[in-house]
Amino acid sequence: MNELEPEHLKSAGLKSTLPRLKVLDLFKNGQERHMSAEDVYQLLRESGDNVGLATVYRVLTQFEQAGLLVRHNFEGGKSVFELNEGTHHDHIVCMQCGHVEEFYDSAIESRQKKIAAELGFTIHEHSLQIYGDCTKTKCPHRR
Amino acid sequence: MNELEPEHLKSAGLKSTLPRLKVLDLFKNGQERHMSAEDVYQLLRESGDNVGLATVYRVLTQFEQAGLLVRHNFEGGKSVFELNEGTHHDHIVCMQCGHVEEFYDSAIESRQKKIAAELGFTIHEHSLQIYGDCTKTKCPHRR
DNA sequence: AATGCAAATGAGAATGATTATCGTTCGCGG
DNA sequence: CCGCGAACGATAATCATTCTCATTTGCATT
Repeated sequence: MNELEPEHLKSAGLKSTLPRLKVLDLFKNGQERHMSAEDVYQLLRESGDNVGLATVYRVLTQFEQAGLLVRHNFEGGKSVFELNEGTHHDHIVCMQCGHVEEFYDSAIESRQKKIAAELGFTIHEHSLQIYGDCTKTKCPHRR
Repeated sequence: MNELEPEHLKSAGLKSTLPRLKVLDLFKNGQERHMSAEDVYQLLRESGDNVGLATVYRVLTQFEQAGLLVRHNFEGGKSVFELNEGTHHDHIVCMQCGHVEEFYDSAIESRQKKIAAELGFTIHEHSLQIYGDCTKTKCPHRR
């Protein structure tokens, strides 16, 4: 169990409050890498911390804007967040069990840049997800 | 103004009803290629057709399952549909004006297949969007 | 062309995710 | 230790979408 790190919040221009530290700690030291607002809310609740759902949503959005987290809009309507570790990557999601794997492919990245340029766009960000079924042997995850 | 085409519905196993014909006509002969359920609802309403919003949602989903339309989940929480013309492509969306352009890149497609295989996934579908700003000269679209 | 029935529709309620409101509490500089 | 504005928690509100159910319609049959 590592200690909390208020300096990360400070440097992001956010004052160091209990809910923010707890959410950040969940992402840094928790077992789940990809979590929705509801996931975070439940996990905090289970560990005895009484944090409001509205606060969870606020904090996640602030962290995203501060660059601490990255938001993903997978299918299913809910946003999923993960720690921003500087290394961009895309996702492949199992439609059976919800398991998520990350990947990065420089060929895809460079093609995207080229395409955007050809079409006269200044690229801001992109979103690439592959949806499929992971092989039965590794599939038994939760949904 | 082309005539409606009930045989498309027949062959899709859907009986030919007024709402379905109107929605299909909007996609085939309308000016917008990419439309949300709300867009379709408003456009039908403006042209004097009284179609319920629930019906629009139902019909869009049925058309998607029948393979007549393709659904896209762009950022912003709402689904957008377009006519399925057999040619797969991805999208680049202007964050300023909402303008959408389509593109297809075989290099990206093949890389995706390879990645899925390496990670042990059977690929079902994928979703790739690039978000950016289109150059000011072409930007003046509606949002 | 009249009849019957299951499928489809439309209006509005219900749902799920997310955001806004507002009175109370907390972090932190003085 | 005080005070103030930022942050919080509970809850109401909003948005997109789905569900419910009474009514209407497509269409095959007399």
